[in-house]
Amino acid sequence: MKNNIKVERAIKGFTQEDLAKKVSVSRQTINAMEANKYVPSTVLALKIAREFGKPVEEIFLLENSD
Amino acid sequence: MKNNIKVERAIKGFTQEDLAKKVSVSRQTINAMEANKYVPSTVLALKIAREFGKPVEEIFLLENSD
DNA sequence: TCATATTGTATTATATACTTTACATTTGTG
DNA sequence: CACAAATGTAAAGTATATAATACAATATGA
Repeated sequence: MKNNIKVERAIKGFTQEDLAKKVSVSRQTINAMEANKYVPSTVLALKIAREFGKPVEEIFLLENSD
Repeated sequence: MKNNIKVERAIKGFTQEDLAKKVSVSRQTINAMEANKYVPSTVLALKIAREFGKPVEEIFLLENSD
């Protein structure tokens, strides 16, 4: 799975820590997601999508390998 | 987090096992999700939403406690 | 009613999401 | 350049998603 968190975060002008606080996780969690180190839970995906004002499907994208 | 998997599954006429195979997880995973025993990964949420032809946000709903 | 499909539930085990702490590297700004 | 902010990264620990197996309960259909 891919994600556009870094891009969306740049659009909003948030730092990793800003976003982390908004969605109540650690900054490392945001950083690791951007680095595709792991797949977030659905709760976290919903919160992030909500922060960016976009549907989950526009931020998190399935790949063939999924 | 709540989800409407059971309802959507009934609309489509899928058994738990049908859906499990379509999204490549065990039947127990579907059963446990319907029983709110745990929150799925975003990959699984995307696959389930895709099977039901609806956005993730219509099937998985954040609650105040999230 | 009998047989079968479907669902609920429990247990054990494994993989991985996420936290905390800490430090190094990069980037932006005076 | 110097300083601070932002980002990258790593290790150790905890919580939880998911699998596999098994069996009980419930529905469904002949």
